[in-house]
Amino acid sequence: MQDDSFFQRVYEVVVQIPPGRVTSYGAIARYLGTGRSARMVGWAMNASHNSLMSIPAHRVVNRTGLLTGKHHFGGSDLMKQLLENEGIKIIDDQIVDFDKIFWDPAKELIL
DNA sequence: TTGCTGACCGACG
DNA sequence: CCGTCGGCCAGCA
Repeated sequence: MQDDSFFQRVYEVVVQIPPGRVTSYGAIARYLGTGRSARMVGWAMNASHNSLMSIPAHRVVNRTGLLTGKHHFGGSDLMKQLLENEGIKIIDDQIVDFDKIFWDPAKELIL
């Protein structure tokens, strides 16, 4: 398995996101060490379907808490519905109390 | 091999 | 306040 790929690295972090919580691409990127390359995290999400594991990409949003990637969930409000299903309130694709439900891998997750 | 793209972030004017 | 630009790096044609 040598899935040491950058993607797999991201997946391992994303799958560890607790339900009802969300994180940002930058937070994951920084945790991985890529730092400023937050784009790579988003790119990894795009390829998440390529992974054998189920990636809750709906729990990953940009730093503003805006569902930027909802368009990739089928073009529907699926992403919004999934988050609401976990108790997260969303208004106009914007997560409510984003700071409170924000989950930082660099702080919460410790390896 | 080179070049373009991309679900971002932070700085600058 | 808001619009714009650069950076960063991995995958793909």
